Amino acid sequence: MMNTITRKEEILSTASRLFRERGYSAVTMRDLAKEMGIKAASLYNHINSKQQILSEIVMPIAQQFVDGIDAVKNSNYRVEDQLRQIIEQHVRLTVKHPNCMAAVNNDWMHLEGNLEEYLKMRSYYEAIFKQIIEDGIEDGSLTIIDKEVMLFSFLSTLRNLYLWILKNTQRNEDELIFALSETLLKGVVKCK
Amino acid sequence: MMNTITRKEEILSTASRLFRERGYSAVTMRDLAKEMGIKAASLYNHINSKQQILSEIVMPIAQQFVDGIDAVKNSNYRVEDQLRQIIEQHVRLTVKHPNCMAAVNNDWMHLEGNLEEYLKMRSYYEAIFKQIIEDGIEDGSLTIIDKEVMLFSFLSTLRNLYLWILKNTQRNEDELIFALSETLLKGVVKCK
DNA sequence: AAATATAACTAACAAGTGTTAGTTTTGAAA
DNA sequence: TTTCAAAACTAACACTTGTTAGTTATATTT
Repeated sequence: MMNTITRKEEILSTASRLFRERGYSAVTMRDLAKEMGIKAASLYNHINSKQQILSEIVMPIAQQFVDGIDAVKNSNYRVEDQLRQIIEQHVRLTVKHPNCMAAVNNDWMHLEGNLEEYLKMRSYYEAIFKQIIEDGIEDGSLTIIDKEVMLFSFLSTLRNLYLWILKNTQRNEDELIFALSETLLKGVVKCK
Repeated sequence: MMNTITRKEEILSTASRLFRERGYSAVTMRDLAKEMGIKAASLYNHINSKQQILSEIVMPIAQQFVDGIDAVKNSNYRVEDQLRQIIEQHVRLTVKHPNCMAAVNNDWMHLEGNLEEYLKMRSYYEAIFKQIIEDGIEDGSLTIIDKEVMLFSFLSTLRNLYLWILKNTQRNEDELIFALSETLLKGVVKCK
């Protein structure tokens, strides 16, 4: 059971960082190669195309989010705790792959072969999320002004998490999950 | 007092839409020209460089945000209403310039001559926002788990607003301001 | 009708793009 | 020590990039 990092994984990791810093289109194969201390042509011993790099960064993460929200939806927790679990899943995946998350959020439009599949997963994720919110409205545990706005606000915060993670490396993961849950679920002004 | 749209304004408007769809680096001057029904070289009768287009899209909006939050901070409203005003400002500016907002959020790193100035404005905006939150903690009107997380959550939602605006063109501006304020300030779960 | 400013055009540049072909280096297995 | 696959290299390709120079068309003003 070797745990060695392959050269291809190094490429994906370096690429995801550069993609986050400059965006997919602004990163050239020569930039990526220079960052790794080799020539651009050498990259092609490990990968087939620039496109493939993006796909291999974005698609596995997208899949993990879909699997994760399925697990949450199929659990028997109450809605409030399902929402906490969604938040937790976002934090954990983002801490693990902050640069990849940037690509998932900002560079998905440059997917070519996998664009349709990606968009389907994204829609699916949002639909399940919305169902959970509707469950909470039905059982009375959520008191919401506008469920679309709630979904939008949650997703906006969670999708931006990679920025937080990169600025606040020292913070504790569980503390962040707790603080985010409280902030998103309970708001910030004093209850009357 | 003519209200005619100049050719340059058309270029900025078309460019901001393409920048939103594909990102600054993925839009070529030939793309932009084709979208306007002219040749790339003709663009240079109206603008000096691709860089300048980005600057003229991003910088005026950034300035409006700085001016706006200064006005809020210098008003005598209570903190809760200052927060509502910040939300209102974001909604109104984003409804007016949704495509530009995308560039402000996603393409600022491709600013060259104005990058430093932009980053200064961004930091300034966040600092004033943070001060308002601290005012609210001091006078007891905010009960917050983590003020940094609150700031992050608010800004994430507000900076993503352009996506909402583009998907929900029919919705009423004031209704959105109200729903967003309630969601962000009061949270979503029933108060105990 | 002549003159002028605006804004389009064609053609080209130098540099940069992803990628391929063919070759050499490297380092471990035989 | 020889063998051999992995992974680096050089050199080049066909194409695209932002931009410039010089020219023509289009209106508006004189």
